[in-house]
Parts: sequence; C-alpha cells; structure tokens
Amino acid sequence: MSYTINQVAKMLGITTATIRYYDKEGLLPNLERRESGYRIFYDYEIETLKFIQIFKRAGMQIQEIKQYINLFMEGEITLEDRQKMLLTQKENLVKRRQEIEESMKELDSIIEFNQSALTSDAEKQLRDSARELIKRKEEEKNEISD
Amino acid sequence: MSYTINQVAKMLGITTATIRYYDKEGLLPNLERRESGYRIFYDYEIETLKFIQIFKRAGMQIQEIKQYINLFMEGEITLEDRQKMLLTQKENLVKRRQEIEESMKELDSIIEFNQSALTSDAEKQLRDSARELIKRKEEEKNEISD
DNA sequence: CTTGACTTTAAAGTTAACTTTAAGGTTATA
DNA sequence: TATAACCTTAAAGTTAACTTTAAAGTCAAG
Repeated sequence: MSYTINQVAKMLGITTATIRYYDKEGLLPNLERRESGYRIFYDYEIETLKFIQIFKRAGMQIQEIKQYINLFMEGEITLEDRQKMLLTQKENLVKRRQEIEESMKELDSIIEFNQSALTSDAEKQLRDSARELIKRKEEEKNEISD
Repeated sequence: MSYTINQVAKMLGITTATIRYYDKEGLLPNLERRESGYRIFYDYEIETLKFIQIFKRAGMQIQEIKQYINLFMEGEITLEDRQKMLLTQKENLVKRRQEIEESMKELDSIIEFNQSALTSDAEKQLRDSARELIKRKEEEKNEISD
C-alpha cells in the first residue's frame, strides 16, 4: 500500500509542508518518487515519521533525529551508538523533569505568598510595604538629583 | 546601595545585553538613569530580575512576564489577576511534566527493545528483519519502475 | 479534453529571545 | 590628562523549526 503526501499528513496530523521539510533535512532517506516527481510513501516511511514524532516529543532536535536515522540506515552495527543517543536523551528528560519540579516549587511559594495576602490581613501589610517601597524609591531619586 | 549594569549581570549570571533587552521590553519599569544615561540598579531592580529568572524557568514568555510586572505595578488591586496568571502557569508546568513522563515511557520502550537486541539472540532477528525490509523496498522499487 | 484538486520547488517570511556590531559618549585612576 | 574600561543606542544578525508564497507541473473525474 502506498500513500500521497496529503494522505500521510492527515494520518499523522501534520502538514504536507512539514513532511517536505523533514524530507529536505534528510529525515526520510531513500524516499521514492514517481516519474512526475511526486513522493511515494509506504508503511516504512510512515513508521519513520511516527518515530520522528516520538523523538521530537522527547525533545530531540531535527539534526539529532537525522543522525539517529542515518545510524539506523547503517544497520545493526550502529545499534550501540543509537542506544547511547537514546540514553543521553533520556537523561535530558530526567533533567527537564527535575527542572520543572524545582520551578514548580518556586512558583508554589509565590502563589502561596499571594494567597495569604488575598485571604488574610496580610493584604494590608503588602499594600503598606509596596507604598514604602515607592516612597523609598522617591527618596533615592531626590538624593540623586540633588 | 546601587549597582552598575555590569555588576548586576555578574551577580545574576546573565549578560548586560540581556538586561538591556529586558529593560527595552519593559520588564524593568521606572528604572533610574544617571545624568549620563547610565542605568542605576537598586535592590528592587535586582529582586525584579530574580523574579524574571524564576518566571522564565517556569516557562513564561517575556511578554507574559511583562504583563505580570505591569499588573504588579498597578498595586494590590491586581493581586487576583496575578494569582490567576501564576495558577495558569502552574497548570502548564503540570502538563509539561505529564508530557515528559509520557515521552519517557515511549523512549523507554525503544531503549528496552534495542537492549534486548544488543544482549540476546534477538540481535540476529533484528538484522534479518532489517534485511527483509530493504529487500521488500527493492522489490517495490522494481514494481514501480516496470 | 477540461478543470479542479492535487503535487513540485526555491526562496522568503515568521517567531522568540536573545546576541552582535558599530559608533560614540562617560568614568575612574594613574 | 590620557587612557582603559566602562556605558549608551539602533540596527542587524542568529537559531530552530517550521510556514508561506509563487510559479509551475500532474492527476483524476466527468
């Protein structure tokens, strides 16, 4: 079974322009063409595109994905290299998750601070300290311009 | 205590160009200047920059951060709006974490598959299936060119 | 055999968040 | 007072991953 670029785009929820871009970047090696130049997609290419989507979601860049695919084309001799790439990528994901968790904590503490200002008398205190801040800045301004 | 742009940059581990860019984008409202035009940074501005860094790490865009800062400048009347922004941002973090976890599972299953190919007889099977794939593609090519 | 819906390419445009460059003032200090 | 080490701006450049455009060729259906 073979498909046109438009059919594949619909199947995978991407645009034809994106598929052409991937092809241009070398992510679809040995892609066949008709006499007319029209691209022909088989299940193999569709699988490749699905892997591209997985790798993209994992945060891999187009050039890295290209490198992975090139290794794959060289056969099982590159399996170890590919595995290394994937493990590196997994480490990146672990790091990103860690960063997100740290960021979440920071955000939470601001949210919590604001919440106490919203729900308690602390609101007044915040207002006062803001006023004081503005006042202090005015004073500093005067000091400078003197 | 006041600081030059260079001192602040070093304190926060960013470049002076970045600070100027933030200023230009309106992230440092009411920033003072000397007669000469040199920027003057007080603790207040340094705190603002630290918040900017927190928000950036959380994935907020410069324009969103600007909006937050503008709301902050309007005073405590905007506290609820700001809180909403932060809660939305937190939801985004939760989503991103979720996506990372899903992506990790996909990656893991590829890693696992490769690992079994690397460590067992499955290696031979993978090699054979790859050969078959290439062969099948050759046949398809011949079918077309006939 | 016409026509509307495809397909092709190269090249330019888009976006965010900077970075770099160039040309020119300012300041601290020896 | 010379000069190195700052500071200023506007404008252009960078990067990734597309998207858009324009001009032109191909295909399928009636």
